[in-house]
Amino acid sequence: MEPVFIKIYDRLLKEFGPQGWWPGESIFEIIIGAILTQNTAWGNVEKAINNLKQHNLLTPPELHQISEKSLARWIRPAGYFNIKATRIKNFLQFLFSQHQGDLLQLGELKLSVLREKLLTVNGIGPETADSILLYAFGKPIFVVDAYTRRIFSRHKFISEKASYPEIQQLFMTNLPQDVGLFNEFHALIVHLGKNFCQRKPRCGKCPLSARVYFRP
DNA sequence: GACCAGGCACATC
DNA sequence: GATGTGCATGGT
Repeated sequence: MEPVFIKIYDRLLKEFGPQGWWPGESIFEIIIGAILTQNTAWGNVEKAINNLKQHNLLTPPELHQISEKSLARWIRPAGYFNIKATRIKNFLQFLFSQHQGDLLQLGELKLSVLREKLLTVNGIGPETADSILLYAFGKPIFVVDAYTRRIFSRHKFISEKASYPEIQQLFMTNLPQDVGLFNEFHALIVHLGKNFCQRKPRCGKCPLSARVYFRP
């Protein structure tokens, strides 16, 4: 177990503080947010979720009820609204046909089983599945996103085109299997990515810019 | 106006 | 298995 991963985590936590993720109040809201935020700025996702909330649509039965077309209208601000409406509908179809629309029942499944099931839904890929597992259901899995790849490849821990499972394994074998830590670490990585490690990096004030964390 | 954002599926080679 | 493309709004 490489202690450098814990050191980076500690450094980020000290610098930015707890992030309080996921920004959602229910299991269902987190799942919908996870789909809506695919390649999309979170601010736009919030607008879409607020639309659903204000019309009391943010529950499995309500969203299952309405047409895909009207769902697409409500989530318009989140972008890719047609494809995302289809994806949300795909998830609901799965939830109701296989689990009676019961999210708590779904959450009782074992991590590996639930992950495989989520990945069968068209529109739920590895990152969305892992976000749902970790943040909606509290399962110990590490979420890899574009920021994770960018930050840790710039710091020479991985190659720019390392695969998702490769990166995930790197973190999971070098960290304690702790839901709280996985939760906070990913959130801190996103915060770091948004503020310092964009495509045009602002490395000057990045708390990791001191090379002490770099691999030789 | 260009560039970017907390991916994914699908086509093609 | 690797690479390219469509999906779309809203902020900088």
